[in-house]
Amino acid sequence: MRDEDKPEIRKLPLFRDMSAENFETLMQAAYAHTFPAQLEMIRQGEPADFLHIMMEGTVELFSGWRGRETTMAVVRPVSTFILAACIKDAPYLMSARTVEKSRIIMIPAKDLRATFRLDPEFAMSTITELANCYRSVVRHAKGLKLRTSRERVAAYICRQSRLAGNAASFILPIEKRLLASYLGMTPENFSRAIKALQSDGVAIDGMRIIITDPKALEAIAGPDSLMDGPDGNSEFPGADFPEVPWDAKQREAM
Amino acid sequence: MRDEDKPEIRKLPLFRDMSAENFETLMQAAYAHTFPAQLEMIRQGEPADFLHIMMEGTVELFSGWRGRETTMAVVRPVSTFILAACIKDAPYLMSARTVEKSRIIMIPAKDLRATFRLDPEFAMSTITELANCYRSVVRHAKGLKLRTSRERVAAYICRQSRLAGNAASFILPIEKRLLASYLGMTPENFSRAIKALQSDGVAIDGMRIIITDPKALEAIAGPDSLMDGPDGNSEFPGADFPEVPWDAKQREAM
DNA sequence: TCGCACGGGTGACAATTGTCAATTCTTGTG
DNA sequence: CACAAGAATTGACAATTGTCACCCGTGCGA
Repeated sequence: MRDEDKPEIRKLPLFRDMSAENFETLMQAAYAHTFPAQLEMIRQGEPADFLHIMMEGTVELFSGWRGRETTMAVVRPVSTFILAACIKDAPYLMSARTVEKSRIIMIPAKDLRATFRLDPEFAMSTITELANCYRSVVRHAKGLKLRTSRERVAAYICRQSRLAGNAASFILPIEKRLLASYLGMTPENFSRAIKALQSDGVAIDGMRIIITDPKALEAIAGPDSLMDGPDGNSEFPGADFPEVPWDAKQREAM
Repeated sequence: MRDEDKPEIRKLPLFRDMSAENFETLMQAAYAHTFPAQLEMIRQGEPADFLHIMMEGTVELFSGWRGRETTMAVVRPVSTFILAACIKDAPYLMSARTVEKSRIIMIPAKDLRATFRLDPEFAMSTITELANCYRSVVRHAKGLKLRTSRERVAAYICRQSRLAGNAASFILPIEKRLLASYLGMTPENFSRAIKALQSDGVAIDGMRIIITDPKALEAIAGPDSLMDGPDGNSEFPGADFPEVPWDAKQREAM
């Protein structure tokens, strides 16, 4: 792996507080790999051998069952994924494929497990990270069970707008079909849901969303900190189920 | 709290490996409380001050939004819940109410947080516990997104049967309306789903489920270790017979 | 003992969501 | 630049799921 990656990784909440020595050891054991687009790099059910760190690109976490498939999360740099499976030394519950060419750093799970046994600070960070992940999925599940598809779309738009600094307009960070799947609906239904929201303060132009009437939108979305975050003291939504983050690409697009 | 509770608690994976001394200290800080049935003991959004340990009774974890409500889990003894919220010192994401009269032991969250800072074994147990919780909710979310309501009911019946030692017959551990809500459907829909399964190897008599044709049932349920567990190396005592909790892990944390 | 509240079941109907097919739009590539 | 492949949209239709109204039966308390 590149030396210039280390400071980036070190900034992650998971690695921020551990000793410099242990961090170095972990980094020694790690190696980087660049995957082309559309490659299924992790297959659900296989043993979890590596903690993955996204450095560049985009990865989709998804699950399949009987020919059906659903997007569980989309991961953007810089963040980690599949921490829980590594800890448990258990099979992956989700598959992962690159959406675009991606550079990923992989830390052997056994080194990971050895490290939080000997570095209490790292153990603490891991606890916090897992608690964040857990709460993140609980939020997702709440959304699926308590909101209709139209409300989920509205709430997603509210969240993204907030992440963009309460912007009245932003660019969807990923393909609509992925977003639809993540939100638990078909692409067709997603398309119709957005169209239906045009009478409630949302306009859409290609990948750009424009909020024309925030009040009306919120009346539909009913944004709720217990479902939409943010979580009090976390400035990071957690590794395994991130909201698609605001990134540089979007800033340029404004 | 009663002295005879301690050995029970000590058997939990979360408390099994910590030092006797630290365990005692935690227990000193704890106190027990008995709640009557139908009492909302935790309200979502409030600060998480206590880790709860179920000693006797039944508690429902649920979430509400805009007048709608959904059951997220049902907790049976002996187990803990709302670990994640305590760790993060963040608001509860779920509410809790007693289904029946329940005796619950409460450990102040600050004592908890102090303890895994000074007991590495406890920190390790917490990590494992959180990873289990996380994977449990991910499974739940996968079920909601990948299976139809009928399939969820069928899969639930398969799981319970397995937990009961592959019994051909078992008693539903909780009211059907709670089960329906947990599985993400209305009571009416649940009732119809079970009825529809009668042509696929399931008979029902009041609260008793009888599997008349396991093959046919599995053809519908498509049981999958990545959604229905068990998790590879878990030796959790969730397999004890008649009063099987309906979801062995899931309950932890919030 | 009588109600009566409540869980549970059922039918009719409505709303939501998914499926299929056709078309347009976008994007990447030769 | 043109073309091909795949994403997005749309309409018609089907399946699933929810809602409402009503019924039955049980269990608990006045």
